[in-house]
Amino acid sequence: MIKPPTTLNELKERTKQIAGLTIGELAKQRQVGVPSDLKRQKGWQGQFIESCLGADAGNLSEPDFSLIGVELKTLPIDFSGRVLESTYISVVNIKNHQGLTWENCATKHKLSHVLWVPIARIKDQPLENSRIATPFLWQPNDKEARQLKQDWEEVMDLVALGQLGQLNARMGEILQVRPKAANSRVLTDTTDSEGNHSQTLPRGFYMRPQFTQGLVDRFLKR
DNA sequence: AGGTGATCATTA
DNA sequence: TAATGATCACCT
Repeated sequence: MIKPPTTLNELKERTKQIAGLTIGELAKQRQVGVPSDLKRQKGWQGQFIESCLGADAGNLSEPDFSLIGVELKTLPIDFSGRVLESTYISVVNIKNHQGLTWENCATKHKLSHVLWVPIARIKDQPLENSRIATPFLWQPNDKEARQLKQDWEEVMDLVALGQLGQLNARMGEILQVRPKAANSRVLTDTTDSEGNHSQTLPRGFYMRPQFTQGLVDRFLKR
């Protein structure tokens, strides 16, 4: 295991060590095997990069690098720099949302400082040929911070009212809400608009690809 | 059961 | 083909 970085500079130095490498090259350095694709191990790549950089938050709802409050997100792109997927951020607290505010929620904490690690891949090519692009740190500017707050509050207002049926993926400029579960039969407890106990599909906050595309364009300057 | 890491696969 | 809805693996 790699020790968690204690300073931002330490983290930056580590990202320089992996920038430009293919997944295969980095895996060889670390002496780990690479799955042929991500069909059955969708999170492998993200967890591999976490282990290489010393992320230590495990599955806690807090930033990956706990000592410096930085969240790590790998970002799948193609070799022309186009973002290929949305980015999962956090669970939507469908229960235990009382007292939850934008200021004290995990979603805001995670997004307050993010290390984006873009990884370029070619569809149907072996995963080991994917190449780590230049990682970059991002913090929301004022406009982005306002929009994130608004997106989050719009969703959580519906949750607080028990209007789960109103939730859909079209809401939100930056963040959207989509299912987050092992499958569509998974249910979590909730309270409906009339105060009755009910169950619903667990949801997560995801960052729209259009937004992360903007970040890539800004920081990688195509 | 419900978090973490996400991508897959079908729909519109 | 972009976007939505569904799904996979691992961890505590």
